[in-house]
Amino acid sequence: MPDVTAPAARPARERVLDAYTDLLERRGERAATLDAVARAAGVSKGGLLYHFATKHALEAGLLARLDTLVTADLAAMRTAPEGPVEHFLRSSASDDTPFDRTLRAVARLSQSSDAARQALADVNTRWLAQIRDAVGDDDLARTILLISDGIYYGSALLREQGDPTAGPGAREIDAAVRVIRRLAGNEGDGADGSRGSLAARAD
Amino acid sequence: MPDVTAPAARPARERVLDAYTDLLERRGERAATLDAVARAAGVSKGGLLYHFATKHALEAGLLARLDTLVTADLAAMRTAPEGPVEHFLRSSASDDTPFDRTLRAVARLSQSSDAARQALADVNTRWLAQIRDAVGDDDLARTILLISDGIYYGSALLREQGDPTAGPGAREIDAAVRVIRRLAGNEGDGADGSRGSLAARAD
DNA sequence: GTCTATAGTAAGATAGAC
DNA sequence: GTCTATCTTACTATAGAC
Repeated sequence: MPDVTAPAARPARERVLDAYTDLLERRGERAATLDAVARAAGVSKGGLLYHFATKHALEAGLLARLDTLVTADLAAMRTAPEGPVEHFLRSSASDDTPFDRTLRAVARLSQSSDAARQALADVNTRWLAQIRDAVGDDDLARTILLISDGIYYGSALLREQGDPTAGPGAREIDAAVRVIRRLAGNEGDGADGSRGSLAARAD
Repeated sequence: MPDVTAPAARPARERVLDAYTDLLERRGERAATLDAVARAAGVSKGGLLYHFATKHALEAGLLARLDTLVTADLAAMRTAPEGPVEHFLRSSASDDTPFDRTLRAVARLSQSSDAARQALADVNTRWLAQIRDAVGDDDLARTILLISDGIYYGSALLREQGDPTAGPGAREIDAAVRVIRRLAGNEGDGADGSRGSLAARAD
């Protein structure tokens, strides 16, 4: 059975994916060479290539990990105490969960990989469905997703290597949350959209 | 005087920047090698290196071009007939102006270049200032910028090589414009950032 | 399961002809 | 201003020892 008590014994295969994620996120696709990944993971190039025979296999390994993590994230969103929408927006700029780190890594990969692009599109589809369920309004759900993308890509792309203050931060997110609350409050007039009761976290 | 009648005679230096932009946008940073850029621009590697002595100089050339184009874009925004905000959002996903193409190229570069990241941050700062002027509300201005980033990075990063229908499209943008109009309709009272009727509906 | 050594290729950059 | 070599380094991947 797996040893849950010794996190230091993290298997080499996992350490390789961790290192690949970290390099992609912090230094970009070009820097994430087999050599650099192996060094960062504390294995040799040959050792890395035992677990992932080609660079393409390494990428596929990362996408598989993303798929696992997104499923867990959707479940967390559904049960968040602050409501799914605010949870979703605030977690868009979080930088220390494995899920967010993996997502940023895959976003960087997506610039030259169709498979990575497709994986991101799938994540977005799953998010949209769940937010639409939460707010009961398609326009608003799509807009919330765009805001999240703005926060997310901003924090993914504008972030300086060591400086977490660059890119969108608490200030932007607070602004967006306030704006969406205004909308939630503005919904009762049955304007032109097609929803009914918009309960983002409402009552 | 410059020859305005012969666009075919576009100087090699410009063709190199065009080709670099195109490769970055369509195939990513890793594909934009000196060799590939030279080939796409119709010059030899030596020819390219006459105009840009190093790869870093090529990148700097692209950032300088972006700076010129953003200034022109801000001016166009100010005088847009549909108003600056809607103009801004709709142009976030446009894909055929030199400005948008350059911006997407620089976004891809920003994954491994501090200078490119800084250039994008500067563009955002200039946009924010102008939108804040237009809507007179800091929260709303920042939110609009995030929506735009969502549209923009989505169209930049999720777009398939040859398929312009992937990523955010007219549907998302229309949704966002409708949502912002709801807000605008709700704006008539008290015009600073901290008052009552728009506030937090939540508790 | 992990290592060292190395083959083969492609990258950024230089030198010098035209 | 643009070209054709060519140098050097770094990348992906393979082979075979331990």
